[in-house]
Amino acid sequence: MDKEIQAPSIEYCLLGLLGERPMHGYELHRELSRKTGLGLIWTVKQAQLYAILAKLEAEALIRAEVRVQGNRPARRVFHLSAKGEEVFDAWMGAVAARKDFRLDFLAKLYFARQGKPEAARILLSEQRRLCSSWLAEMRERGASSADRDLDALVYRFRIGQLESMLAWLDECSAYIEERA
Amino acid sequence: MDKEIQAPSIEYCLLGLLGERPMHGYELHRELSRKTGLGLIWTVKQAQLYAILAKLEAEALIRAEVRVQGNRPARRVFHLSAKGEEVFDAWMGAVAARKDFRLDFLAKLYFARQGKPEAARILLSEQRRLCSSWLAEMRERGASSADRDLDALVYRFRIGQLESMLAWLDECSAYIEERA
DNA sequence: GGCCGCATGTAATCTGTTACATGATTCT
DNA sequence: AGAATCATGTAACAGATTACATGCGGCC
Repeated sequence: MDKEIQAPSIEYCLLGLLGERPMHGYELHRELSRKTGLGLIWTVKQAQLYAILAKLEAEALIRAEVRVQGNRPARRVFHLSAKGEEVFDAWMGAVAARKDFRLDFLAKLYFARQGKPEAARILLSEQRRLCSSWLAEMRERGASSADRDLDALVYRFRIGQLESMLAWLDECSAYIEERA
Repeated sequence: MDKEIQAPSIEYCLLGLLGERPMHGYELHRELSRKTGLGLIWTVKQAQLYAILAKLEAEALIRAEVRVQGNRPARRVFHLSAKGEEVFDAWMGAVAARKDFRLDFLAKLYFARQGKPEAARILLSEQRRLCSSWLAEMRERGASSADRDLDALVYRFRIGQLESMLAWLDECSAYIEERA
């Protein structure tokens, strides 16, 4: 059976990067180690990266083309396969789950911004609705906890984070409209 | 060599709970599964809990007292040892690191609130200073990234979260002063 | 001479998750 | 009759981290 990728978005980020242009492992690692762009969002340890690449290759989402070069070790340049592109597109189309939403959404925004603004717009509005519903839920739960309790304080922490998230999503909208 | 506990605060939470009163594994798990108090902050899977308890026992931070009861399986009631109390106090006195600060700080606040307000006050003011310095750093980095860039947007996300965190810390101060 | 960059990985270890085993009792 | 609660864990697997191996070329 074909064990598909689950929660973590790092796999999808790699697919997305390879969708831009084929790269070899070392290059991908360098890309994600920079303190700008995707590297600001995600980082991968070298050992983990090679493990993930092997997995993606086994799942036929990427395929390697060995490019020998004189004295240095040969490069394994990875290309996104048709199946890989499908999987990536499916991920892009789905809203980020609550759990590590931040990374997931940020990564999606990174890729959406380069594509057509329409995709980014849909992504944003759906994410916004989701955040609002989380906020409503937290408010409800917070209200039902005693006012002087620590519980209430915990909920207010989360509420604050969600509120600032929503404000930020509006900034994102402004950003994509501006450059549309 | 004596491999001490590292980053994760769940171990310390267990020590803290056992500092309140001795409990057996099942009881601890139930305590952390409730949707109030510490359970709102931390959750542990059963299997993990027993593994951690075994580790803490091996490190002599807690010790088990077997209490046989008629037909049911015997309970292993854990007590905090003097060494365990020391370790817990050291954790309480240290400021939460950037990584999973949220859980760490929330947990500390939970325990501090039951002790003398002085401890809570110190904890809060130090945490506040730390947050401020993170914020300053993010603002600086955000400013140096191009204005229309996605990088700037990423920084603004973090800045927003930190601002709301600081506002929340003030709420916490009000809370502990009110009940002091 | 020694360290850094290039480029690939493997091996050992640690942490966490899922699922199961046991076996009596009480709830539906 | 079947499920949930009590109470302990074990075993198998998945994921990530750390450290190391290889080997050449260029920089200080």
